[in-house]
Amino acid sequence: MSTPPKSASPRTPLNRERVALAGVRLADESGIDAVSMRNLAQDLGVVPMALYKHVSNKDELLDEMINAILLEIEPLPADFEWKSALRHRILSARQALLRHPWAPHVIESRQSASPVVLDYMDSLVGIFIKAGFSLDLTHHAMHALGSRMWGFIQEVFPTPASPNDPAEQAAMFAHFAARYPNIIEMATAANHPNETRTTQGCDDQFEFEFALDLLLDGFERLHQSAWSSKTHSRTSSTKLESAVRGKRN
Amino acid sequence: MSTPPKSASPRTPLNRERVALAGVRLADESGIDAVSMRNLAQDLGVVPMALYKHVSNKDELLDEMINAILLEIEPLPADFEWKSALRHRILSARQALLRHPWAPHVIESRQSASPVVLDYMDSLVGIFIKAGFSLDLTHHAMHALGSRMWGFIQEVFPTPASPNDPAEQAAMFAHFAARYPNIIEMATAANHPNETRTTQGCDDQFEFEFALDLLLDGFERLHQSAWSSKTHSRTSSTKLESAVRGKRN
DNA sequence: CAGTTAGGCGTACGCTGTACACCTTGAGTA
DNA sequence: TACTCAAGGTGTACAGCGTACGCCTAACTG
Repeated sequence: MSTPPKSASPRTPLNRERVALAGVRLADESGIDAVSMRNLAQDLGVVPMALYKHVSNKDELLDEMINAILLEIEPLPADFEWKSALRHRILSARQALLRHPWAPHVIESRQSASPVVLDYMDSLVGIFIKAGFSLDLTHHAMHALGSRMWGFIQEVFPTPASPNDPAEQAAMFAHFAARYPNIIEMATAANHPNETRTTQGCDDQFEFEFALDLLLDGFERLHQSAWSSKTHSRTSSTKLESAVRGKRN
Repeated sequence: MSTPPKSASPRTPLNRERVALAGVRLADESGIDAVSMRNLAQDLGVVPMALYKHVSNKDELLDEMINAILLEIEPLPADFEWKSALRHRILSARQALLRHPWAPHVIESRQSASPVVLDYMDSLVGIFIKAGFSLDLTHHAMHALGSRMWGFIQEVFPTPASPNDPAEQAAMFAHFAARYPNIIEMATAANHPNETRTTQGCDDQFEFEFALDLLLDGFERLHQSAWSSKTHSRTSSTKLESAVRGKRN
């Protein structure tokens, strides 16, 4: 009994990973705004400054939180054809991020890639290269994917809050129809009629896969036509069109 | 001399617009982090709380700042063919946002669309509809554009800072080549050799137009084949492929 | 002239990240 | 066994943030 733990919970010391996981849990439960050094420390039963022994600042905490959730992405399937492999991997990333709605915004605010991030990107690049894509096309394809490689698209189609009062709502709808006729026409067709919302009623998963497939099909077409940015002027506004038309005609 | 201004600058009173424009200028000059109510007030020669007589909180200030710069987007050309019109308008939006590097991040953090935002989106929707696109396809196309309709793509290809010391740099390069062989292969091909940066040396404008044209061409193809999400299962993983193959075969 | 109001001022509160100094504890070693 | 050292938790303090609330003053209006 010289140096055994005295209390029932001998306070297993913190470490980087436990801090990060606690951050993820806190963000999942209470939103990313609740993730302050003070709140997180309290959750861990520790004083705020104790966290700084494990992460050097809050940015590093957020980096580690992102790392933690990216590890949830399924490993690369070995034998798929390139398009299926990309699809599978990206949709798996999407599933991981959907479990943590705060993640997209945090990912976009990071300013340098962590090793885990680079691992993932390297695997995507590898899929293209293994399929015989030119390094040139691979490079542009990765850029074209952009944040979609993480399985999310920025929802830049937000909805103005609609009032509760039916009369007000009708007035608002009328005003909308007058000022934004095209949006209203599109929205009322896409959802059931008399619905002013534009995002509600959309199948986010479908929209994501729609755009992803559009891009993947485009990559495939360019790959098959041996497209290269070097053989097409960078100033021509029809560089892609000519490549594609050349294939079709 | 009953009520003429006494001093040379009789302090023209603030208003919403002047506050917003000052915010834009401050963000342009000193970065978005410098835009605090206190800093902005000082710039305007006024006490912080004075701003709250013109915007009800900081979020509203940011909304107005976004509105201000969106008004810089060129008006819609009248007689263009749809693809040119979209291209022109989106690239014009891009030019406007490039003048304000802080804008993309702020736009994405907004949670409801302002009238100016809706005006712009309505004009894009109008271009599709006028070209005979189905409301269904128009809807999906708008989602597929996502933040690209504003002329920016989230740069999710950040670069770990490279050390100054050449020896360290070489070691880092070696480590990279071992862990991220595909990225290194792609990067060294895309830029001039011995360059570890991946973003540097990229032509951002080219990357943007590449992806934009890829999407526009995809829209065109689907439109010409009279594609509709209603005629294709939402669960099929090959819904787009079949549509496109149907056209080609 | 009286009253109202728009707009700028001052103070104060609770929150944030984090620098810095201190203290405790347990392991390693002479 | 005694000494040292480092890892890790503590406490205090500071500057900066958004903003609630009350006050004051000048201009317009009935």
